[in-house]
Parts: sequence; C-alpha cells; structure tokens
Amino acid sequence: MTTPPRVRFAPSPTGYLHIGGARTALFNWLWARRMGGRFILRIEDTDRERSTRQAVDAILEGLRWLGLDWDEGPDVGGPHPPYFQTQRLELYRAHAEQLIREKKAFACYCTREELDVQRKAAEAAKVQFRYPGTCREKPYDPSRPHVIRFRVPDTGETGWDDLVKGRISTPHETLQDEVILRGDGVPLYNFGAVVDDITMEINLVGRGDDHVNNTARQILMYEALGYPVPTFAHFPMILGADKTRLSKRHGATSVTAYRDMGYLPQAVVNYLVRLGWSHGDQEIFTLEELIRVFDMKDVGETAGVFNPEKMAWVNHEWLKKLSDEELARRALPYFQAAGLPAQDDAKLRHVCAVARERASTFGAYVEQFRYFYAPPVFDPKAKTKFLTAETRPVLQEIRDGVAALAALDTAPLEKLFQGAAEKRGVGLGKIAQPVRVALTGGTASPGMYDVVQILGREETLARLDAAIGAIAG
RNA sequence: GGCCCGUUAGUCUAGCGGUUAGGACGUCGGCCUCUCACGCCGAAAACAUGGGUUCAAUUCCCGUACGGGUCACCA
Repeated sequence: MTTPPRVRFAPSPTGYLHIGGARTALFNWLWARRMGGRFILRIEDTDRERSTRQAVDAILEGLRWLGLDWDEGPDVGGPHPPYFQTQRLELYRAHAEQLIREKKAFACYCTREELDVQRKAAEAAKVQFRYPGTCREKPYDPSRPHVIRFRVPDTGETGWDDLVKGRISTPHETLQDEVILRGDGVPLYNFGAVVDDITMEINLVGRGDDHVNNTARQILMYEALGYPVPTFAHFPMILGADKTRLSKRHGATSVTAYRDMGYLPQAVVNYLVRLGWSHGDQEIFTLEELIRVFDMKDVGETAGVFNPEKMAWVNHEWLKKLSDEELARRALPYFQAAGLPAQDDAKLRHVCAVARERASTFGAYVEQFRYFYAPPVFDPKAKTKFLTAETRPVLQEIRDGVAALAALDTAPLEKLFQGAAEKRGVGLGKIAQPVRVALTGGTASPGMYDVVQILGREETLARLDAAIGAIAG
C-alpha cells in the first residue's frame, strides 16, 4: 500500500470499552501512526435498543485513558461528518436507492411472521434457512411496508487476501439476500459499515475475527456500489481461560476496570499488543517503540487466552520504571479511594518506594500496605507465635531504643536491632519478626528500618506499647 | 448442523525443509536475606493425530480429532 492508510475503529455503544475492542483499536491506531495514516473513530449506534450515550462516553474515556487519540470522529470532527451512524441515515437511504435503481437491491414485503414460519419449517426439515427470493422480482412500491434486501449472486464465490489470515473465500450459496435497510430506514450493520467506510474513504479495515463471515457480503456491496474494495485484516479473538470468547464471566473485561484496579495505561497497551503480536524476544514496549515496529502483517492468526498473571507482571515492570515522585503521585488516588489518609508527601513516597518491588498494581499497594495508614490487622497465627512472654523483652528493648534515638536514620536503627540480637546471641530474625508482627500485624513486610521510618516514632512506639500491653494482659 | 478460521510447554509466542525447537509469564529448586518481595543462577515443561510429498518434515498437501467464529429487520 503506497497511500497512507485510513483506518477506523467503529464500536457500537452498548457497553464499556472492553479488552477485545481496545486491542482492535490499538492495532488500528498503531498502524495509522506507523504509516502516517489517519485513525477514524465512528460510533455504530444503529441498534437503538441497546445504544446509550453513557456507553459512548465510556468508550471515549477508555480510548483516551489508553492514549489512543483519533484524528477524525466524535468531539474532533473531520472531513466526513457526522461520526454517529444514526445521524447518517440519508446517506444509507441514497446508496440503497442507487442499488434499487440498478436492480442490485430490492424491496421485500415479507413480514417477520412469514419469515419466521419459513425459518421454523427449515429448522424442522434440518436444512439451512435461506431467504428464497420471494420479492426479488416484485416492483418497488415505497408505500407498502418493506425492508430493502441486497441481491446476492446465486453462484460463484467471493474472496480476498486478508492481511493477517491470507486468502479466504466464501461461496455465494452460503450467503443470502440479506436485509440492508430496516423497515424504519435504519441500516443493518453490513450495509451501514460499508457505506460509511466508502464515504469516509477507509482503505484498510482491521477488526476482530468474528467479522470474517461478513467480509464477502461486504465486498459484494462495495462492488455493487461501484467502489474499490479496501484491504481487510482480521485479528484473532481473545479468549478466557476456558478457551471460550472472553466475557464478563471471566472477570474484569473493561479497560476502565483495570484502571480502577491500579494498572497503568501503558501496561495495558503493552500487554494487549503482545497478545497476538510479537517482535523478537522483547516483552516491554513503549507506545513510541510500538509505533516504530508494529506491523499488521506480524499479527498472529491464532486466538489467544487472556492471562491476568502476565498482565500483572507487565504492569509491575512499568511500575518499576516510574520515579519515586511519579509513583507516589499516581498511587495517591488509590489510597484515597480506599479511605486511607494518604497525602502526596515524603511518607507516601517512602511507602511507594518499598511497595515498588513488592506489589504489581496500585490496588495491591493499598491492600498490602494499608497498615501504614491504618491500625494493623493481626494475623492470629503470627500473633500467637511472635507476640509471647518470651519476645516481650525484645519488644520492650526495641521500644525503648526507638524512644531514645535522636533520629530514625537507618544506621542507628540497624545498630539498635543488631545490638539486641548480638546481646542474645541470636540472629536478626529473632528480633525483627516479633517487632514486625507488632508493627504490621503479619510476618511479611518491607525491611524493619523502613517500616519504623515510615510509621514514625510516635506510631511505632504506640504499636509496640499496644503489643507489649496485649501480651501482659 | 452448514460455512469460515485455527492447532509449538498450563499461558503468550519465535520458527518460515536440515535447530541441542529460542524467549516471556507461571511453576519448582538454589543463592541473596530481619520476613516478604526484588535481583541473580538453575530445572521441569511443547510441535494434536494419521497419511502423503521430499534425501530430509514442527515447517508443504490431504484426511481425522479438537477448539473458535458465524449463520437476525444485533453489531
């Protein structure tokens, strides 16, 4: 392709932007950016029953959060407005009328009831229902209730060279004279998409695998309308762990849900791009790198299972790259959303610094380190094992030592803990573990000096006193 | 069921006729160590299956099995 690609993402606003849609958008966006083309966003809202304004907003929000901006579409306009299908009805009507004049489409007066009867009969006879062409030759009478059907050739086949899947073709016998305009004049998907892709000058259609079976019919429509057929690229589906198409029952599937769990947009993009595409042995990619190396031809052809563990790992890699300041700034809203009194200060930066190597999402930060902002919740087993009459003197010694320190710098703290260990001829663990349980409630935490420094002298002493008191009682 | 598409370890993938079949997540073991984590080192783990074609098939062709998609006045 020598002309720059004009690609599009055309979601129907019936819910949030989900993982699969996000990846489709991403592949298209990357290709447009790589090739110096245009990325067009079009809202396919012809299903009025299910389309909502909130869903439109949610999808735009999801795309923006991922960093996928559009060159033409809602909010930004462009040379081929409007970008909502329900505002383009005259266009579909005009193109349908052209087809009717040229006998490539016709009005069908069959009622749904009549069709249902035929469909049931076919089902009973165990044969594939196919519109029998009842109204093919009837004269056009706009005054009667009707739909417009596209006339499909009875024989032959239509194929194309798919950019990712290679040659695919469909025999016409498996197609039928499908409805392109409903009784109320609203187009059906295949026709609306074709008319829009023609008028918006889309020359590369990249979409999910689930549209493979629509492609031959659409190509027939391009040809009937007299326009060049675009290149098609069908991306493999994303599946759940049970290998069925990814859906809500597999867990979180909306991209904003991942934002809310504390994933970074660049990590979500990074994970999604690697699901069905690869480049050497590299796993971590910035958007800039992707724009340089992404190629639709490298997209694989096999469906892939969405793997939350790997996505968490990717997110962790990204988190580790952030500066302390950036990390804290981004983590803050999550602590606040959990009702914890965190602020963008030195304490938060210290908390994030120790969390960085220990948790892979901001959601996990809050979960694992809430004791820095709230009273510790004691693990019963840890309490029984480490907060005992035997460890009480240790807690007391550390408590008094911390109280006596001029400042909670690492060196004096180290000296305090090691002194207590040496005095007893035991390892540092014998000292640190009881203190750890007293301060954090559990047996796993960042290093003790960090914990003491983050909690501060007052809170450290209070927690040690409480633990000592609990043992006495 | 018809049609379309697919099949390399549990998962994501590299491979494009001759490789010790490479990398990553996860798993397991070790080192480090105040616990956890990080990091480092190491290990187990794959070409669905049967026929062809070929001197030679993971790689090309056909069948089978399995999986997915799709069969609306939804998109």
